[in-house]
Amino acid sequence: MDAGLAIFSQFGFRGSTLDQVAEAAGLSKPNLLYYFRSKEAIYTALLANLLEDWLEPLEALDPDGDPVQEITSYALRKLDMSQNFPRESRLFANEIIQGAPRIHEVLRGELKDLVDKKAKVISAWVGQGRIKPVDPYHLVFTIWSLTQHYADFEVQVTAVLGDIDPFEGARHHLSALLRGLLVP
Amino acid sequence: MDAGLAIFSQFGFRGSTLDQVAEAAGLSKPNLLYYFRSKEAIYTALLANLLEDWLEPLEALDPDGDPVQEITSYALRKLDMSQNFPRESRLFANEIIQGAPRIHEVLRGELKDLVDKKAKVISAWVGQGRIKPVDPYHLVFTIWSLTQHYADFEVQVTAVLGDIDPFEGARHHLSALLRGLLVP
Amino acid sequence: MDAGLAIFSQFGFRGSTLDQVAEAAGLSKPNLLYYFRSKEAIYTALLANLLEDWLEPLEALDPDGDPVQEITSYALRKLDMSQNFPRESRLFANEIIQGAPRIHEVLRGELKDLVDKKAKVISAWVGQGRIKPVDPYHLVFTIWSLTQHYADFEVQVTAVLGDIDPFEGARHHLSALLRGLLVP
Amino acid sequence: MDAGLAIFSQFGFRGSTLDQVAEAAGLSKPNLLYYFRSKEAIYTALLANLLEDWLEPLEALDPDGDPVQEITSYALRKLDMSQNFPRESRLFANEIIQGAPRIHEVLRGELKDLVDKKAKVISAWVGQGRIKPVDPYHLVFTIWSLTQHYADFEVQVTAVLGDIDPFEGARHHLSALLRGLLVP
DNA sequence: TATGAATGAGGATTCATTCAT
DNA sequence: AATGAATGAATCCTCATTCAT
Repeated sequence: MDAGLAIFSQFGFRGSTLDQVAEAAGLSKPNLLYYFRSKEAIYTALLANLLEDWLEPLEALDPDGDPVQEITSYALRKLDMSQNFPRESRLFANEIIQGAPRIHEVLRGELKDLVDKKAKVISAWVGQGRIKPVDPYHLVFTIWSLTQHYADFEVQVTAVLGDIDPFEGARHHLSALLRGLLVP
Repeated sequence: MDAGLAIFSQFGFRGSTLDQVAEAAGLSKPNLLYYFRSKEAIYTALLANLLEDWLEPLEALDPDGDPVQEITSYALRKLDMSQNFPRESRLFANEIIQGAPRIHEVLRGELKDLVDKKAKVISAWVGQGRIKPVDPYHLVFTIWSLTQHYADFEVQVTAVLGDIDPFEGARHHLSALLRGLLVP
Repeated sequence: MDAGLAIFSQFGFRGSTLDQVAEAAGLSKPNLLYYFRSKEAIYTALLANLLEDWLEPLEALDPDGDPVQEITSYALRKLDMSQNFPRESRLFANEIIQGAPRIHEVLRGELKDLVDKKAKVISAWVGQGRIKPVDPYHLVFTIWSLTQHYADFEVQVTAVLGDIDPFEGARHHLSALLRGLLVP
Repeated sequence: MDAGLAIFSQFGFRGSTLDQVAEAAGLSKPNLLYYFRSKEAIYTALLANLLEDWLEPLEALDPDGDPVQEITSYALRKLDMSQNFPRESRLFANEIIQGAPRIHEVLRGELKDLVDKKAKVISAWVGQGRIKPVDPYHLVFTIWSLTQHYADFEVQVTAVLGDIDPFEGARHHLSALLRGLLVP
């Protein structure tokens, strides 16, 4: 799985070969296929495996917590994940950019349901005047896009920033951004 | 070129086949290769062609304009490009996620130089107190990531939003976000 | 024709492309094919054109001349041809090494007839005691192989001799060889 | 290797196809490429493999033996090789006629060194008056060209001689030739 | 559980030749 | 007489998958 993640996240599904994965896994190709039925099977196993972890932070957004605190914590957790699990982020990014042929269902099912649920929470907070008026969906997109950017577009970020570690600054920036956007 | 853009932006370089491109272009495969030396040549021609257009909006950021106005205009122009040229956006996204093997130089050269230049402009505005203290680099990343998100992760956005057009809301959200972040 | 000779003699029939020939001829590919029906046509035209010149020296061997003188002159003329027309020599060599698919008939017809005729002349000289006993066929092969060697295997000859011109020495050597073989 | 030799020696590198080699080897094309990385790899493996065997007879020329005897033995061994390994001979011939792009280095290195060494031996014999004055390099070329002629130009030899086996006569002829050239 | 060997289905590219003008 | 454009038929090579052991 780790080998598959390493390869697939870098080259995408079509760009990766079983030879690469087997090599990275320290297995022979046939032996790799002894554990997984097919190339596709490795890939979908990876996606499925990761999905839960990937959605967990949003799941954890607590309706009973402090709104700004909750949203900021969620965003910072996503940023941490970009920092610590960039390969996972890129694996999803690759999949989704190419039309998400394998997880379209999940997006329209579980993901949509989860976002809808949390959007209601955020809308409620807005209604209670606890945060400024904000479209909850676009707020979520903002958090997703910005946090994942540091993982998915790492080469570009590094090209622009040089040796400076982006995550320290990103954390401050993200907090400020959310404060400006949310704090009434 | 248009056929190449359509295919490469959807499947990435490795995931695309000349058959697909030729089919989309209404040409036979050898005839396609009569105009372009190789698959790689089509792809790099596309990238080179697009790069200028892609950087132009940031280039246009005017040091002598109104700071919030300038930055917001820039962001909205990028958002328009995501709306009107999503394939171009995805082409770059694909390339960069996979490590930008073909445009790494450009990123570290022209792109970095341009961003550095505009970062100075933004920092000056901050120094003059015309906008709130903000890290110019992370501000740029925010604009890039958020605007491109609507093109690059279109399937996901659509899966979550259903039939609602995302761009109308995105424009308002983006403006509000920048206002909260920048207006002193 | 000259362009065809240049290319085909270097790369053989299969190894040469019409592009190369057209380029060498300063013509466009379709225009080349306006003059010659096909790649094959260029090649066979070349072979046919050259064959006569190639056999002429042996034809000229005079039954009424001085045996040693005649044979030596023949050999030296062949050597001159290797020196002055190495491409022609290599064209035939390529063709024959690969089984002479296009001139097999000529070899078994005209060439064999010519050699048979001249073999009789040489045998007659042997019978008259004017030269030492020698198998006329193998004598002819000796002259062919040795003279053509300097053209066909030019790279090897040059690799071994360096900058020294091989032909001067070859002429002396060939004369001596024939003297030793023929002079009673 | 045997299949490769059969095909490449007949059609040259460019004229041979992997299909032919695979067919001759009783393998599928991909399976052939499982054993050899590429077409080129098969070809160069063949050349490398053969080179040593090909130079060995000259290596064996003994400075302490009887000059005429040594040279004649060498020539007859080369002739035997032409008889028994004509495909090997044609493989080299094809390569060298086309400019030896793959073994140029070897020709200018090992081959030249070996010939230089043996040329000195022959020159010494000449200096001692044990054989007639003869250019050692051209003597070597004579032996190479004549012996290989029977393999490389086999179609032509056969076309001229018909059913007669050439090698029996060639041996006598070659011995006589060397006697006339060398015996003082 | 493990792997050397094998292969069918592509996939990029080349090339002789043809077509339209 | 000339050529830009087009293409079918190779041709080399890759790769996911299977087979035999």
